[in-house]
Amino acid sequence: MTVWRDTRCGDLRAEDVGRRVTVAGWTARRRDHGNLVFVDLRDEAGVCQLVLNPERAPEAVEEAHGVRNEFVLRAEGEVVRRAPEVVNPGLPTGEVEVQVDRLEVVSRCPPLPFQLDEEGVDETLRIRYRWLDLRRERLQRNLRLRARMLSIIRREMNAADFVELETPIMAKPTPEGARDFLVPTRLQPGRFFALPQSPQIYKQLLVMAGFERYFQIARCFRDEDLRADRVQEITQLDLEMAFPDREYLFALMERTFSAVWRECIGVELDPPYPRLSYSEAMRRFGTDKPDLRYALELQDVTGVTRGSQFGVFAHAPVVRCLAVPRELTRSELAALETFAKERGAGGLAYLVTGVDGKPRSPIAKFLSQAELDAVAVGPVSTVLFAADEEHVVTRVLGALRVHLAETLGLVDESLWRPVWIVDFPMFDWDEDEQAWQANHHPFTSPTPETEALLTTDPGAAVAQSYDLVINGTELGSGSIRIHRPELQAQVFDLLRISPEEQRSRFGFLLDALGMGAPPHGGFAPGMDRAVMLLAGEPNLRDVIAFPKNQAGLDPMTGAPTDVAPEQLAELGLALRAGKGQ
RNA sequence: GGGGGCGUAGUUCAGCUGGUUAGAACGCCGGCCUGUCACGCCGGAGGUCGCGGGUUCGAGUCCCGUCGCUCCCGCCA
Repeated sequence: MTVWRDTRCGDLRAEDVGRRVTVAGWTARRRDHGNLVFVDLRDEAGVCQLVLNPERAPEAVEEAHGVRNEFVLRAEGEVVRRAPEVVNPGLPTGEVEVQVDRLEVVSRCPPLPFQLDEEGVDETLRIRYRWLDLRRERLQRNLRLRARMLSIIRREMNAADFVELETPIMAKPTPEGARDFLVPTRLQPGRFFALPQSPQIYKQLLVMAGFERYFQIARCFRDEDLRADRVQEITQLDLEMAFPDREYLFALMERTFSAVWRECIGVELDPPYPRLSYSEAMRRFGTDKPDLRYALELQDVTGVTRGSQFGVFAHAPVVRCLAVPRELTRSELAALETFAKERGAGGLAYLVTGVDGKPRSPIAKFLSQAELDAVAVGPVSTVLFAADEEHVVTRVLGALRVHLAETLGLVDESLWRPVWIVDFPMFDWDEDEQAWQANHHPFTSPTPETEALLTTDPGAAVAQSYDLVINGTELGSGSIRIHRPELQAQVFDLLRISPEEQRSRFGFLLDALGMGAPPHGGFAPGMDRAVMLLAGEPNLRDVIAFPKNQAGLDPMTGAPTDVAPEQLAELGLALRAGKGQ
């Protein structure tokens, strides 16, 4: 292979017996018996056992006594078959071992700051020594899975005649939406680029430019707070095409993700994926990213409770409930009420039915037989009620549904349930701003049937946008875009972007739309989340090579750091008076 | 911006209602060991109990403050 080795440790098999080999790798473990020494040597292919015998190679044994974990070694010797009683069936290379004649310590390593075979090590420490952490089998597997996924995606995109093009990392700030990362520049002191939150407008322009099918594995940046499943710097498959329709895009994505799931983890996702309208998803599951691996569904009882003796039910605009097949305890119910209140509920009414079949509830005496019948779900159950404005009821019960499924063990972890969410509203009403906001983004086209509603009833206009959801995780979203400048301007108007602002911020887009823009649309699935799902990792940072921590800092490099005043001055910037003020 | 949890040896943790010299496992160092594979056995070193203040005869333990990490809510067109 190279001057360093002719064989990889992890590739050794019974058919190599008798070969003379030179291997090189890291010391995964050393077992020193005083005379005999065993070394588990690890390389990218796996682990094999080196045997150092003083009768065969006294000098190599001397050298081996000084070897410690993570030393890099190079060993020359003979592949021999292990005696039947010392075969290690837990190792792919376990039938053989290398009888070493010559051992060379290539690199040394001090005692490690943490042990590589130990789980639960403090994450700051792991990230600070990321080059060690990444030697763990699990992280190696995750990142190799990531690489395989990206290569499958590139293959599928190329097969569908999509052209891979790059768009600027230094782009134009977009004041609405997520916060931008800003980049000052010496050539234009006091002015800023922004890192792109997505290549959205660039990709539309590329399609207008005649690259009818574009894609990119794109980095996107948002200066927002982090979570276990949210980081500031993400990778997405960004794609856009001319003359699209929804069915073509769905089929393309289904083909791509089915290939990814099949080739990465051997799972068939069976296209076509089912579809749910946004309103149905919200009504039945209380979320626009429903996890369909379990059956729990919300039930609307507003009609039944309209004339209820229970005042909260009678007066609430919407009453819905969620029935779980378990008799929850008093303390469980108290915890659920706290959970509901944290999400805006006034309280959490409930109805518990035990094995005796009799419903028990603090509010039972207020409920009529008709009301009880309406929510009857058979013996041994707990029905949880939320009564409030529709969006509160939806949010609370949607969150409860996920929470209960997890805590009650209702989730079948072996299932994969992709679903398209379609027919999103064009706009959401922002109470604080007293204005319409784009549900997806301002470049999304309304359906032809509802376009006229933009002038009469914007809230009822339906967008040609769609999300791909798998097991309750939003994997990506896309839409058919607006390709007529007057419609784009109309949407900007609705979003209260003045004509002057439209010119200054999006003038180039409106110009391009006016110069022969084809109908176009696209999609953008998140790659980090896809790997997270494939690898079964709850934490995004474990599928990213060099992640930052929850505070947005990199414990390894210390970034972001202070910079010298001269460097700032060159950019037309000044140091803040008091650090941290 | 808000809430929860955590912070004790290099690492992961234990430390009951405050009470002698703060423990365990792994790791590390030394010794013994020719078939181990989480090798074994014997011995040893290693601690600002995150930091600051307070209560107390006495604080890892109680109180106040602060810093850090993490999970969640808000936020993420």
